[in-house]
Order: sequence, then C-alpha cells, then structure tokens
Amino acid sequence: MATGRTHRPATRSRGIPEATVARLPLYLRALTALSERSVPTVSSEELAAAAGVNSAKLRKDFSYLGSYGTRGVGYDVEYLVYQISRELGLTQDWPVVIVGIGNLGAALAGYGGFASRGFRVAALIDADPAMTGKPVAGIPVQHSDDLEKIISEDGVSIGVIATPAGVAQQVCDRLVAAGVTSILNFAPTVLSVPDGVDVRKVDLSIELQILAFHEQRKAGEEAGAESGPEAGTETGAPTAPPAARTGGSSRKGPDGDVPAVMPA
Amino acid sequence: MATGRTHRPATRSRGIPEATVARLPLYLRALTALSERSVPTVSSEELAAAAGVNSAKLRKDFSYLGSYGTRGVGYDVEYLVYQISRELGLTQDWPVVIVGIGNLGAALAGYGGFASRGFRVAALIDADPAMTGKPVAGIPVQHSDDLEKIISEDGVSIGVIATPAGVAQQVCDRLVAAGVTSILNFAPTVLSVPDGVDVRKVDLSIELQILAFHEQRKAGEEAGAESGPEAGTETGAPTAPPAARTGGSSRKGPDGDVPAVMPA
DNA sequence: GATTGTGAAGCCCTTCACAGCA
DNA sequence: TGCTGTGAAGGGCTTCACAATC
Repeated sequence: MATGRTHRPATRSRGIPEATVARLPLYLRALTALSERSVPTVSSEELAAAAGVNSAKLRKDFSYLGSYGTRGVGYDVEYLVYQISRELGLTQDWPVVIVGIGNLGAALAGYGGFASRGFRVAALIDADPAMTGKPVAGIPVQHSDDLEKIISEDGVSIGVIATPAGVAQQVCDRLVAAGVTSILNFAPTVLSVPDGVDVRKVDLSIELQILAFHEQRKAGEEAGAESGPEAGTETGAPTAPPAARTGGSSRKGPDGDVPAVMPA
Repeated sequence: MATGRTHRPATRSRGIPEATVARLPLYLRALTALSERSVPTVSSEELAAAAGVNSAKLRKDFSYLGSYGTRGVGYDVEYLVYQISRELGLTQDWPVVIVGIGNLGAALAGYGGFASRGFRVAALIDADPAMTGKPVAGIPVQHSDDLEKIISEDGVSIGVIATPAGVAQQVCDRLVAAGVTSILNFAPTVLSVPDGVDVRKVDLSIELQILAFHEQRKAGEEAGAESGPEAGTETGAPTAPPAARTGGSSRKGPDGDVPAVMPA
C-alpha cells in the first residue's frame, strides 16, 4: 500500500475508517462501469465481485456512508455514484501540479484517469531550463522558479512529486510552504511534512520487492526442502556477521525454530 | 495501498506478517543509504526515523526475521542489509517483462529503481506492430505474439501490466498461462487470477482520490460549518434518488446524525 | 423470498512497557 | 547504562450470521 502519515488519529474525522475510504474509489469505478451500461440497480454481491472484495465488507463500507440501499433489491447505481463521488470530494474540481517532468512525470501528465475523476493538471513544473515552455501532453512545462506563484494563483492544494529522490524533500518543502496540503510522492524517499499535510507514496520498486518475497516463497514450497532460500551458492555472502553471531547463545536465526521450507 | 489478492491465508508462510513484509523494502532502502555512508551500526530509533516508522514497530518487525541486533548497541548495517535482501529474495536475479509500452510502460522500462534491486527487465512487449523493434530505454520492444515464447525462454515469473484497462485481463490470462505467477498491475481494472498467482496493483487515480477525500475534509474543518461538502450550488445533482429516499423512515443519510462539518 | 444493515466475534497489527542482555 | 526483543494490552478491520426490511 501507499500510505500517508499525518492522519490526525484524533477526531476520527467523520468516522469513516481509512480502509473504507481507500476502497471507495474501487466501488466508484465499478459503479461507473455499470452506469455506462445503464444498469439501474446492483446487489452487494454483484458489486463486490466487480470491485474484487467480498460482499460483507462492501455492505459494511456503505453502512458508514448511510443507508443507501434497499433491502431485497440492492443499490441504485446512479445514486451511489453520486454519493460516493460527493463523499470523496470528486464533485468539485481539484487542480494539481506535477513537479518533475521526466519519464514518469510525463506519463502522469498524460494519464487519462486523472481528468476523468475531476483532477485537472493545472501545471507541469521542472527545474531544467531546457524543458521550460516545452509542451508535454499538451501542457507547457513551467520553470520551478515560478512554483510558488503557480500554486497560489491557481489555488492548488494537491501536488505530485515525480522528481529524483535527492530533491524531493526540498520540492516538498516549497510546495507545502506555498500552500499545498496533499502530496502524492513518487520519489523513493521518506518525506517529512508538518501536521495537517497528507502524504501518500507510490513506490514502484517496493511493489516488486513484495512480489519477489512471495515469489521466492512459492519457489521454495514447490522445491520441497533445501535448507534455505538459496542454498548451494552462498552468493555474495554477508559482508559482516555481527558480533552476536559468534556467541550463538539464544538466537533463533532466520531458519531457527521452523524449517525454512515446508516439506510439502 | 496496493494490495494483492491471492494470498493463501492458510499455512501463514513462514509467519512473517504481510504488514512487515511491506515495510522491509523501506528498511532496506534506509539501510542501503547508511551503508553507502559507511555507517557501521544503527539503533532502532535512528533507523526507524530514517524509514519513517516508529521504533517499536521496527524492532517487532525485525524480531520476525530473527535476533539480528545487539542489545546496548544496535544493528550491524551491512549484516541487516544482507538479511533483509535475502528475506525479500533480492539476492537472486528476477527477470520481469513489461507489457504495454505506452507512456507509463516506457517510464517503467527506464526506471532505475528496478535494476538496482535485482530486477532485470527481460523484455518489453507491446501489441502495436509499429512499436516492434523500436528501442525503449535501450531495450527493443517485442510484439505480443511472442509473449509466451519470451516468458518461457527467459524463465520470467514476474510480469508488469501497463496496458489499457480493456485488454489487461486478457494479457493477464496469457501471462499466467505462460507461467507468470506474480503480477504488478497498473491498469485500472480488477484482475482475476487463479490460486497461487499474486497480484498487486498500483492505481494512480485512486491515490489522488484518497487525497481528495482528506483534502475536502480539511477544507470543511477550517470553513466552520456549511451544511455539506459543497453547499450552495448543488452541482450536477443526483440523477436518481433511490426508491428508499421517499419513505424517509429510518435512514441516516450522509449527514444524518453527525454534522457534516465540525463547528470548530 | 431476497437482500441490506449491523451487533458480535475473531484476527491482525500496533503500541506499550519492561525484562533481558551486552 | 543503553538498547534490543517480546509478552501483553489495545485498536482497527474483517468476517460472520442474522434480524430488519422491502
């Protein structure tokens, strides 16, 4: 998951659990598809299947928004689309700026999923003077010197950071100082922000690493047993075993009390 | 968060909680940075700060891997880097294919964070014949007709889908049939896969929608009270109030029992 | 009869707080 | 003395299962 940090655990906002909020866009997408096919109503079971969750969870989620369904019938598609959109704040226009127009920033600039959800790319910003004025996805890139001016003039409150990791924090600081209060961070760094600012991060390599973990697990399972994730070779062995390893007293180690690989 | 689905809740693998696995890459990055600065040891407090988590959580996480620290001292940086890498399966080489070489696919192809973590882009695949042979990020694009051959020849087990939503499921099916067992999905669709295949998704517009939700909440808080998220205008009002609304018996509605906006 | 809405139970994760160890 | 490793407590989310409702 990409998760923000500053999330006022107090107040509980209006009581909608964060996990539920994170699924609302999923439901919304499924409902939009149904709406386009002019399906009038949908049951929790059907909608849950379309959104890839189970129906009890979906009903519980919707119960936080209010009682929008009809027992024995299901949910009115159009009405739910509206309610969820409103709950998510998508009935208003959100100008966003994208900072860092490299490959990724350019891809984001051209991403159709933004505009269709009420997000308007208000500006593309890059530090490279050679980029200034060049149109990307139909929008001229502006120089980062003008960052503050752009933010305040357009009333931008959401910023997307797609810069190299090295400059992400300073870009973040400038965005926040200029009035941005929500940040979507693609740079592989931990950003620190003051209270009241939300950060969500998307880290491509982290997702792959998580997949690799499970992939390795699978490979181990089917192979039966082999003492460790990569037994024979000892590739690029640990550079520095810690002091503790020599004692060998009570440590459980990686494969201590449980066979590393289940023998079937 | 981007979360996979098929996750065998049984067997519990080797007992490392999913939440912990998701943080290991974070720790690894922080440790790598320390390693490059030749820092020999680090305390849970310091490392936690660098990774943006709290220290109790970090210690608990590490405790699932084994006792790799030294009381009164901290953790050996190099040793931890190795242990976490091994746990994540990064000590081996993971060939990946990227399917769908549009803006996003191209950006992914050139993303440096992959190679540095042991992920090797084995092939770029696109359905457009005009793309075939064209080098992207130094790698020639191959036609999707050859997908199965590429997967099996290179022993690819991880696939990245960056195609339009409409074809994502069929691409997914072909990848799985060809032997891929982990998929990172950037297409805004729910993929269904057989047991044993892991899917993680990254959805750019969902992240923004979650930010918008909190952003709206903030705007409401500072504005005092105003009856609803966007009061005056009634922009694009609900197309179809559901049957239930007329009865008006027990429904709580969106702003029923709690003021939509806290009055200070 | 069908399907929602929801208390209650269970599970997982986080946090606390301190014993154990270097 | 300082910091890790971990039992125990606490909190949030998911799942169950069924009463309420159309």
